[in-house]
Amino acid sequence: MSTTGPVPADPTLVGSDLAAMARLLADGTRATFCLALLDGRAWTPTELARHAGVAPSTATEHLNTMVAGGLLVQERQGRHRYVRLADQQMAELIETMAAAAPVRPAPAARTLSADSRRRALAHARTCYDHLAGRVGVAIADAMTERALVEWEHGPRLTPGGERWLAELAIDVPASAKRPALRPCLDWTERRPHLAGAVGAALCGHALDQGWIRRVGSSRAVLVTPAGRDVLAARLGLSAELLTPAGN
Amino acid sequence: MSTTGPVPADPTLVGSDLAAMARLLADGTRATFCLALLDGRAWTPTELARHAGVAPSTATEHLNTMVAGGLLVQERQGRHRYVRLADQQMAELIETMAAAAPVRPAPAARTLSADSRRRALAHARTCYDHLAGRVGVAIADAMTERALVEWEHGPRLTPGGERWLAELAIDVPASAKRPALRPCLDWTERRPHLAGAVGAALCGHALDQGWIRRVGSSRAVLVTPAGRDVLAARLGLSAELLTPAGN
DNA sequence: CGGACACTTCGGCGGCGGCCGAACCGTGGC
DNA sequence: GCCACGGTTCGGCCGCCGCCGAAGTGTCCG
Repeated sequence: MSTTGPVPADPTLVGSDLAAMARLLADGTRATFCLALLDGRAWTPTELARHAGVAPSTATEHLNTMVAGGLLVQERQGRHRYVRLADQQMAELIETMAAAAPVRPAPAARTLSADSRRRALAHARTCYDHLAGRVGVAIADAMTERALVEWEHGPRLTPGGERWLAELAIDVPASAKRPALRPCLDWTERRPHLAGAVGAALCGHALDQGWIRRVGSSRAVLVTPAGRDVLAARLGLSAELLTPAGN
Repeated sequence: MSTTGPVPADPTLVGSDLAAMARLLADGTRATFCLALLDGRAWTPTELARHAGVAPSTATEHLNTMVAGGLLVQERQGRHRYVRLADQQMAELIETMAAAAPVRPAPAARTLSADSRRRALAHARTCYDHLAGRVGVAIADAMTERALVEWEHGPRLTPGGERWLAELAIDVPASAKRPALRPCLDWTERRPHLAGAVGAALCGHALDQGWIRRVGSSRAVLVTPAGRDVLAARLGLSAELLTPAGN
């Protein structure tokens, strides 16, 4: 069996290695980049600089550090550079860190537009490749309540859940590498929503079918009338919950 | 249902919050403390200072920071102070970070005793409250091979696994909060071992029954002759694998 | 009540690293 | 070929923070 194979190099992780990784997130500007990148899309240095309120040169330096540290990967196209999170593992790292961060009272948005953006994100957004926010958590809750998913003995889809997905024509690619179902702690709701292959398939299908739509270039999404119908019919979610003004 | 309850405070996590948490791990000395504390036991400032090679006053300052940040909790007894990781979530955070840290070639232990300590830890150790190291990974492998645990559709114990535990008189307390079975990436083997309630029960039982024994005050453990018999009979692990000199 | 001991507080030092603006480099458009 | 623009490099400034040793506090023990 595999454990009797060649003895591994036996690398001993030391504090400084761990610290070097943590340092990549231990700066306000870099952390702001990470939270923005959690939507799984690629951003340019200029976008990130503006988003975080720093000079482009500063953003460049941070991005170099983060790429060198393995947190991000980059792709160059002409005079543009695109960066995104290196992989799912790094996204999970950031999520885990965010979940562990103490809740502090919201810093009372200073401008009207910042406030509306904040509300839009809290309502519904993508988190890497799945759904988050009030809507994401409500979907997870409803699916749990209807026994479509099961958490107690390891997160998994129930037979009913598989039928449910099939009825909606949602295809979940099986992968040995990626877990089918994974709870992901929502950092606005502080409760889990659906991640893993199922969460990704659900979100992708919803975008394809026009059940949800991205708002501008942010990771906020809106539930369309068509989406409201589907979610009401299939999960019993109220129209009120699915409307951003609804709080 | 619960999501229609009172609207949460809607705290928006900002970069600086995330950074503040990450900063707790972003220092070589603090990270060294964390790795030591991963065994789940309580340490004193003096022990940690010596372990990390810094002055006691320095350790005190770090520990104050870490406690204030919610990473550690402390308990005072007379003139002693004991610190340990605040909870399972913080332990997972550290493990996730350690797993994401790039593998660097082992820094070639400088002293003989450091080398033997390193070897002992790589062989078998506790990781928070479960087993890690070559032995921990081998147990996870063997249990997977014998279909006692199942990972593909969400980690869980199979019916055969439940019988197996019952035969060994290992009782796994059911908890809604803690997952029964969780893979925990081993940072010397870079492969998963068993965590969660099952991993903890197994490790606790093994210590109770004298199948394994702590080595001195470190988190390294030794498999006793009794333990070797049990692991050979129940999982088919070779005596060679269970002996520390064996590499 | 004196001394040993665990721990803490404080002042001061030194280095690291985040920030910016200015100059520079390549690409693509006109 | 020129210009606009995204991105990068570099030098220099400043603040933060990790470190120590010395002095102080509290606890336990004889």
